[in-house]
Amino acid sequence: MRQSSPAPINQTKAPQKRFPLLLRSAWFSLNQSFRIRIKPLGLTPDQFTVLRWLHEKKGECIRQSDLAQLMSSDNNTITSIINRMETNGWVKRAPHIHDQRAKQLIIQEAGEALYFEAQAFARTLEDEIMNSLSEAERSMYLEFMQKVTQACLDSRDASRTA
Amino acid sequence: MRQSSPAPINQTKAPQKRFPLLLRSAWFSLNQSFRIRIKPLGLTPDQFTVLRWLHEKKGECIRQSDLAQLMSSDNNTITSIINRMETNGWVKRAPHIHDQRAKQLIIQEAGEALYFEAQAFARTLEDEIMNSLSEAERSMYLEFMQKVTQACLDSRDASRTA
DNA sequence: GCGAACTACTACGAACACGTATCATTATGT
DNA sequence: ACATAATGATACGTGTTCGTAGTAGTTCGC
Repeated sequence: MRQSSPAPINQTKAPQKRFPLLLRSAWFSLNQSFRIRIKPLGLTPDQFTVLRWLHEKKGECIRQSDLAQLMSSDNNTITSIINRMETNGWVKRAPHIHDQRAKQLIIQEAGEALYFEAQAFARTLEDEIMNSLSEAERSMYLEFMQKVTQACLDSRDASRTA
Repeated sequence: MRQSSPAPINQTKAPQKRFPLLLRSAWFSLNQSFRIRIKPLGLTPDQFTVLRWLHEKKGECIRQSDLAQLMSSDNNTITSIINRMETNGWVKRAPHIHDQRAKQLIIQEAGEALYFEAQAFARTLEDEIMNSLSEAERSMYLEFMQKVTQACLDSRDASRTA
């Protein structure tokens, strides 16, 4: 990265290298890429994420609020997504075993079949992206990313309770 | 599809360390944190991003489609956001100099004042997050993040034209 | 028990993301 | 010059995000 004109302030950090902008661009473009690829399946990226977690946690009596936690989302959003997915017959709401307020979410046959189809696209995409880094870089990057993500989560929780 | 008891596949990568999940969590929680903090200003994170770019590119005759490009967004979304911001008197639409189809966006006094207020929150937040890494780690992280982001953008563009 | 605080979910509304269609204008090929 | 394609913006509809408020069920202190 070469030096250029004297420009006092905006030069200290190149705009494109600032973390929030990079994070925004990375997330939006990754999400868009995935949406386009799985569109033929009639599935959205968020719905895929729901299926992913319900598949991974199958048999664990997952509440809607658990799913919200896992997806860094909130209960309102989950309610809305699950409404559509239940209509499509991909997931089912059932009473929670111990808590009468809660509803456990159960992935249905159709949902799981769809999940496996979409998972192939997800893996291909993830590999594509990760191949932009060498093996050593990737390992460091994921480690750093994990720390940064935790810092973001901590910041959010601090802002909520403040 | 095999029986899931010995868990042969999901063990190779801890779920939380996979890139798409980390990216999702990081983006959502950072965005939520920022939204909560600037809420007293009556501004949303996306509106802040609009103000940021219009401030940085002031005097450059920015079209709505240019802004969509800068924000990894699209023309529809920009139209909607600018409608609200124009109503608030933060930005103004004016005819483009060379292209009669296009409208250039101009940041207004009120918008710029608001931008400076929000920018303080943005900087504090960014520093908070980046402090989770050492100086050396941060430098590497941003470099890797830039590569990864570019790979995401490339993947999206490839998916669009495919 | 009883009631206050808390939790899980839902309803409703505003803001945002994005696909498709439409209109006006510009660029291109011949 | 003319027809065609491409582009900038918008309208409209669906899906997602999230705040606020409200209901039903739970937990805890008394």
